Amino acid sequence: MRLIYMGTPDFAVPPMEMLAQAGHEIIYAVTQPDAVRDRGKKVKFSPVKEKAIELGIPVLQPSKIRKNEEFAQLLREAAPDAAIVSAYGKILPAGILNIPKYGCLNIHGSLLPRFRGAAPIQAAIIAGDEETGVTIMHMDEGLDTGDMVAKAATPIGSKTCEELHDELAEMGAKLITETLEDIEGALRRAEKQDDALSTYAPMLSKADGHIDFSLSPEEIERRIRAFDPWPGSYTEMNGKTYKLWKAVALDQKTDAAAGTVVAAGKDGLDISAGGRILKVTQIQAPGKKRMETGDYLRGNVIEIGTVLR
RNA sequence: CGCGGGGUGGAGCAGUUGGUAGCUCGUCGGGCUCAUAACCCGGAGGCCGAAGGUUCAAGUCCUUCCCCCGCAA
Repeated sequence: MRLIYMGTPDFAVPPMEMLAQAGHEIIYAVTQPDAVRDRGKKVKFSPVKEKAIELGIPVLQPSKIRKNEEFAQLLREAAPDAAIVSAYGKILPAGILNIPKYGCLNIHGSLLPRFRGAAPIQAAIIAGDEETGVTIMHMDEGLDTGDMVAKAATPIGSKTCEELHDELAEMGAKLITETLEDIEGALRRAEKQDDALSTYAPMLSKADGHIDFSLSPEEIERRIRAFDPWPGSYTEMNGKTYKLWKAVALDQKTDAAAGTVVAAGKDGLDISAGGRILKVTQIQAPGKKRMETGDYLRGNVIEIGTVLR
């Protein structure tokens, strides 16, 4: 089929690659404009752009798509059968959605209608759900409200966001490729979302990573996993910011104030949280790499009674 | 050229005003012990990120480069 592919981050790379491999003709890869980012303030291409260049696919990077006649015209001239959208970063207006023959299909990282929005993978982990997955939907003008065309699920277990992300990206690639094998049948079987069951997963910010030790150890542990690798769960200790990357919730109760270090040993750092203990096993000091708490304590001292905030 | 921290035995850290490297842990051997992540004794293991330079002498000063990381985006 003749496809337009719209996506930006790593999550959107595997599907584009698999579709290209499956023999589809990707007329354009549409992605967000290059941005200044990273250390050194370098101009970085989006992962989708990098891959598109590698695959020899022409790249479009409109800064806005609403009321952008030039962009719309290019799409019309491409005469696509469908547009595949995955974490593109902008909501598409009706004028664009209607251009492809079969409309636009979106790959979303959750089991819709649960977790519509920008951070579905993280939200599923934080919520403590047993499983999550990917959903292919036939896009409409709303935010992740289109009819559902296909779904695949996977258990969350103790996976981090990064692990789930990579897994779901692959699942999404497979699912969209399969869907396109019989797109007419898939669209015929499309199922409406039950709005009553919908939840929203807002975009994360750096501040979301700040650890609130009044939460239960279990909740904090889930957030640590959800925010790995970004934005990272951090806390302030003795005036410096530390990131916590691995922890386990213990049943053991404590009277110590929330955030107090009650024990520091080779097996971890025990911190009071929500009346019980959160044992931190992997930590990162500023300017340092992630390391096991035991390793960190070999060359650094954390005194019992230190309070994290 | 956005700001900043760092690269030292397997791991984490020290290393003073430059004078041939130290701590904690691990590891190996031995001892003590009912026993132990305990304790005691002993040993192995380091081209101090790379390349130049200054110097009688550099981990420690200067230059260039490589790599890792935090902030900010």
